[in-house]
Amino acid sequence: MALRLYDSLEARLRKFEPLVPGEVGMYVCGPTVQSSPHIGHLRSALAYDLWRRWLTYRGHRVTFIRNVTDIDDKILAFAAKPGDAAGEQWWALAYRYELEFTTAYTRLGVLPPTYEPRATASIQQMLDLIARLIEKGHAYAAPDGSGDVYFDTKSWPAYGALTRQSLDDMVAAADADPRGKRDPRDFALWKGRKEDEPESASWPSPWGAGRPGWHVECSAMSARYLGSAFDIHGGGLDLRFPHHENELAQSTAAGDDFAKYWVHNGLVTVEGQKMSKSLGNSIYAAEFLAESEPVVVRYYLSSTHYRSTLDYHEGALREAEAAYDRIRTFLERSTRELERAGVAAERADVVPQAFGEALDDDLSTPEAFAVLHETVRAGNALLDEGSLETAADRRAEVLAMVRVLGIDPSDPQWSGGGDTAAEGALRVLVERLLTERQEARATRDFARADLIRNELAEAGIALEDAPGGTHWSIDG
RNA sequence: GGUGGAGUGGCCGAGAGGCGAGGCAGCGGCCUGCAAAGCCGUAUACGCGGGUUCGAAUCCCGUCUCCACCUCCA
Repeated sequence: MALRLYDSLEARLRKFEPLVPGEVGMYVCGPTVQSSPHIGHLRSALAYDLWRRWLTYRGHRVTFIRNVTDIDDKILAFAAKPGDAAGEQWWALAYRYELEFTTAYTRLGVLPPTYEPRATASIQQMLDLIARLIEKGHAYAAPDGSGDVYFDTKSWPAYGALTRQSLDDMVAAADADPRGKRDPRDFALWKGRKEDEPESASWPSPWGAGRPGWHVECSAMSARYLGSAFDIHGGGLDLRFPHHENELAQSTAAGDDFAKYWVHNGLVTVEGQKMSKSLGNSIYAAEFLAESEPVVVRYYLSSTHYRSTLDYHEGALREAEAAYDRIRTFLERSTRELERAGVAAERADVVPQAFGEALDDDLSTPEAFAVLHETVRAGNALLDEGSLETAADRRAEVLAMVRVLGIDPSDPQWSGGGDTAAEGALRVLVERLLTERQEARATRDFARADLIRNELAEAGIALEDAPGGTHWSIDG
């Protein structure tokens, strides 16, 4: 079955066919580094990480670009003003938050992009794009001497194509400052420097010193790294308008083919309420990742389809942990039992067909997880009945799936870099107690056996008696 | 006003004309000295009202409710 994805521009599922067979260029709108990352950022980054991993698994060579917007109104607003020597410089502030994003992404197991361009490093490409637009009559410098340059939306009949809106139906923002615009819906490509903005936040241009508008950044950077035509453009649903609409208008008006497919991920709500910077109800990445193991967070964020709204509610992570533990427990158990029986556990690294079909169908992770859990159940049943060879097949499938999804419990990514000396000492002590308990059980002294089990439980060590011996685990 | 989306069992969450996805929680059973883990079984679920059809959660008409976007947003 062919891989299909939902294209927001055409508003339908489309068969995925890369411009160049075997090669995929993917551009994702990264964060504006003006505040700390929250769950929404994690969810978005994870959605494209999964797309990228799946496209790669299906044999494509993916060039994955995710930008960092490191200059914008709010970054300047939150940073030191000229003359404020003690304040934090805008570039320091932007970089500080960029590091927070990188940390959060890394902890979640989001693979680093092929390249992560910062907006401020592509100013020349933006100026070139703006010049082309002026030349073609789709942009103009404001006549008010502000140094602003605007995109002329009325000059581009296709404006509104991405969100299927007609210019006339758009409600002009009540607080919109018309400045030097011909039409309130025109948007800034270049913003002339204002008195209270630091000089370090402006670049020379034919229209005066200033800085780029937000939308032009992505048009310039995607073309710079992926070419004027590339395969997939992704970003949060909230970016569809105006950001992506404007990107599309700019790039196509300048003569670029731009993205072949547009992909948008759903947003995260908290207890049914929209989460946003302005409402201040955000759950930040750092606290969220501290609430549970990062791999469980990843499982949780992956388990809803990427285009659906993900409503976070109290207890959701606990449920995710219980579900994920089924998978983790099966992998540990099967590894242990196959090893003990001397059955070779290694098998080809191939996912079940149904799993592949699920992900081929617009990255249907919910269905993929269903296949994963069904395979776990089948594997457990086979272990129960002693069919170890077929159980080993199921185990290999589970491993393959879990690897594609980036939630392999045995991946060093998730192990907290434990203290091996302490672990060794603990093992000696626990095993001594287990031997003692085994002796008690052999003489049917169950009171003593249970006492040992309870004491270990109090220390956070759980026991499982299996035919081949007793297995212990920490916090199990 | 315009554009798009959603209402599914106690909870989460898929599916999109006919075999009740999957997970969490619950209940019953098997296994176990007892547990744990695991397995098996267990639900007359599709906002409401009509209609089409042999058959509708799925299609059509109407209706209610909720959400998002319409120049800060992942």
